[in-house]
Amino acid sequence: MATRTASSPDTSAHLLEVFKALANPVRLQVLQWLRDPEANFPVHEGIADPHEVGVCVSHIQGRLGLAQSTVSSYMAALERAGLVVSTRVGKWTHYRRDEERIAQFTAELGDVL
Amino acid sequence: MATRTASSPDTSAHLLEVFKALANPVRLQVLQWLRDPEANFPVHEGIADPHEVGVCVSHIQGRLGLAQSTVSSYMAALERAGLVVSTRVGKWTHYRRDEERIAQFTAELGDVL
DNA sequence: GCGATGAATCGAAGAGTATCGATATGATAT
DNA sequence: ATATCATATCGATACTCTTCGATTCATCGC
Repeated sequence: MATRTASSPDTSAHLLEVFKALANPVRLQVLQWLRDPEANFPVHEGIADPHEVGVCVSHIQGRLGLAQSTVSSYMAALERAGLVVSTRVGKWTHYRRDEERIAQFTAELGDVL
Repeated sequence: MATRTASSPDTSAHLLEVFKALANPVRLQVLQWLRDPEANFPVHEGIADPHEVGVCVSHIQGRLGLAQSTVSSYMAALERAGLVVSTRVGKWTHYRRDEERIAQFTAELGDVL
């Protein structure tokens, strides 16, 4: 008999943080865009390797059409939830998805849902 | 080359509604409890088949220790998100997980995350 | 060091959510 | 029809979230 046990407090806290981050249409949209950066954003030439650092936040902001401060706090929320990683290269901050953490979230979700 | 396309508006709306429903610790807890009703709730004898209708909301409320109205609105949110189904048997309302819709959510999530 | 640029942080206002108690609605027994 | 019980809905309050513009912090070029 396989009794299903409740998830640990850490797991639930992580799940909650991710749910909260994604329970906003804009942040969900950004994470989707970041699945295919080349298709959704211009390449930021000569600044950094896009495969390594991802997309410049100014491009994300441009595409969203929201205030710079809003986009900054949104990306911070995604990063706090472990869904993206930020890399600063000079004045430029880039964000890419953290596929490992996303896979971890998916695994945790399978244990809980 | 497999280009990843954006999800449809209906899919995103559904995902959002689920994220919002689960972005609350109490509702997440209830959904986890409902994975294994027998382990988490007393059987409501002679009212209905628990495998068919699930758990009586009064038991959910008793275990949560929240106001009746709060629990009622929470279960409504879970149902609106398609995660549970309610069945009224006389005066008693029962909730069970909607495993099909949950599986659909998981599939959609895999397409989007 | 200064000025310009990029991004994080702050503060504020309006909208949304969590939660309660009160009330309305629905079901049942008499 | 009436009283009781179960639950949905309503209204209110406190808290959180969304979003903006202003400000501060970090980086760069001169």
